[in-house]
Amino acid sequence: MTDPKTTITRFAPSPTGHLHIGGARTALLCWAYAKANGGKFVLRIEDTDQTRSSESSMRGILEDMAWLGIDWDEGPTLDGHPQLGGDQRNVGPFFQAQRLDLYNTHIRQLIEEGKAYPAFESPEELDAARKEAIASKTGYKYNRAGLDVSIEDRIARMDAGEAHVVRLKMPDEAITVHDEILGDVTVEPTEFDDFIIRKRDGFPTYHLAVVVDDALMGVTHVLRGQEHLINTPRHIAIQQALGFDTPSYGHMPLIFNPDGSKMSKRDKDKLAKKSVKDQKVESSPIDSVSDADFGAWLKDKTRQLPSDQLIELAAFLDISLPEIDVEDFQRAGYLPGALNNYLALLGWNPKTKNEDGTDLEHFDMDYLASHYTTAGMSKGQSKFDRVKLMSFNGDAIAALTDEDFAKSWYAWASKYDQPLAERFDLDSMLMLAPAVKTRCKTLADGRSVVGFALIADDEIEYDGKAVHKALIKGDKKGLELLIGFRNAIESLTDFSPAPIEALVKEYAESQEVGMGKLAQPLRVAVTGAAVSPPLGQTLAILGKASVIARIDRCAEGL
RNA sequence: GGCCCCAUCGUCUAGCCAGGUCCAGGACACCAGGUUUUCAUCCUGGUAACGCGGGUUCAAAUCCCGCUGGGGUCACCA
Repeated sequence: MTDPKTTITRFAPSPTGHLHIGGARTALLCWAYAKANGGKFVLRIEDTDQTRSSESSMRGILEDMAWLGIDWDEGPTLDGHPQLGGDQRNVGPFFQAQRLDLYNTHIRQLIEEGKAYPAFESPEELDAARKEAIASKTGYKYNRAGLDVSIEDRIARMDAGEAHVVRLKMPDEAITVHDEILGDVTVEPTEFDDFIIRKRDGFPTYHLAVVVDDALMGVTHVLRGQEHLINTPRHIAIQQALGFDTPSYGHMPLIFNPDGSKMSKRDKDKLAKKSVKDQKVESSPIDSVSDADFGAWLKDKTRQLPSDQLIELAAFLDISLPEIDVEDFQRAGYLPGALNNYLALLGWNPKTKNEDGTDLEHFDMDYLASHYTTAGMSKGQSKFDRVKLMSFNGDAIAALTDEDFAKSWYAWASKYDQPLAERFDLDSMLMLAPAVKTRCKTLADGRSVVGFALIADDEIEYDGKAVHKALIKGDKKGLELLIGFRNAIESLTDFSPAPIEALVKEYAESQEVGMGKLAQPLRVAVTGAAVSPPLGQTLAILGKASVIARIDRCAEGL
């Protein structure tokens, strides 16, 4: 008989910052696992660390997940996304800080059954013991020495209000984790110690909270990063002590930078600090600071500013930092579909062939939600290859319809590039779409493709080499064609890409020259450079008046 | 350092569990050619890997052992 129990997975971030890209992959795969098995995906906020948790981080994480399209069936609700969150089975609340009674009930039960006990060593005492262990190059373990003090005494002291922690009495048998990805992993009892399940401040530790919540929320499958593998025997010990079922576990390989370093926020902070401090700027971009003082000003800021403001300063100075958080990728112009696709493929292979026999690599959320299985997970760590991600993103952009591209581009610009959104409205972007789509890997790249239109007509800087090649070389034949075309274009009434292209072609034929002979002088005259999108879009986006003004200005200078 | 996990092109990976069809397939990147009014796209072709050493076997990328290398963990963080 098959177990009719619904598959329940969960993602349980702690709200101590933005959603990290590694966390996003965990969330994505948990989501996919639940969907592929017709189950539910639960979002829970692990805010038991009172000093580091914040409301704004929590919101940020929820918004990042919503942007990625990872929707949760149960969990906190997010304004403006009525379909997200809720508590269909009445298993909430979904904030650990609101579940203290639940944890305490279970902790009390463990103590009364003799499976856990209050302990009274001070943090200083334990630190000293830990330092000693490190000095002697052995692993630190809590010494259960005082356990002969009767449990009744301990409970009495605890109930009298003495400061204490609660520790779980670990079993003296080996514990085996049956991991869906790694296989069986057995840890010997000699590796265990009586770890803390409730802190001095009355909050449970992660270990206790996660076990109680997963059990009470009916979580059947836990997918998480491999850094948790070593915690799992502890969790199993708590489950056994409490009489809970052990869910199925799968520990996913970790993701690293190409150089093998950790992909951590800390590294971004460090790099921001260093880059800002070492930034060489000829002239100060800040009015109140003189050019000469700018270097010292930066050094000073590096010392004073917290990391998030340093990152803002780096952005202001045009220093590019590696994308680490989901929000960084959004800002950099990635599409959620491409990011999800790449993320899912990092460490997972769908083991499906395309029609031509090559491996399937491009798939969407629907595919993931119906095909994901831990069987395709690799065991080894992998490196995050931004170049390949960018290629995926370029493919995803190219695959968008013109309408969808324009919408995405406009939405992105409205959020991250105001000047661009002011220069081009949605219709302009729609017109540019066919030209821009194949020329950018990210939405942010779009700016450079149409950069020529962002400059005033009389501020175009001409590339000398391009001008010479297209307009001057060969008895100024190029210039002559350009001027002739300028006159032809004045009478064009519909100044949109197709008629413009047609006119260019027609005029070139009438002058008995190849397209290139006319196109390059024209391109250089209106953009200043030998490279631009096709002439139809290039001229149309400028508008007739601007095109003529640019041609005239260019011709005058020759 | 103890314990635990891992190891195929530069990178992500297929193949490994059920050894031969693998002088190892795909993707990104790179190189060369083609299409194209420039650029980009697109198309064709190419370079490039089983970490090392032992076994087992008629036969090993595939099974076993050791070494080396990478990673995780050793908190009153999660």
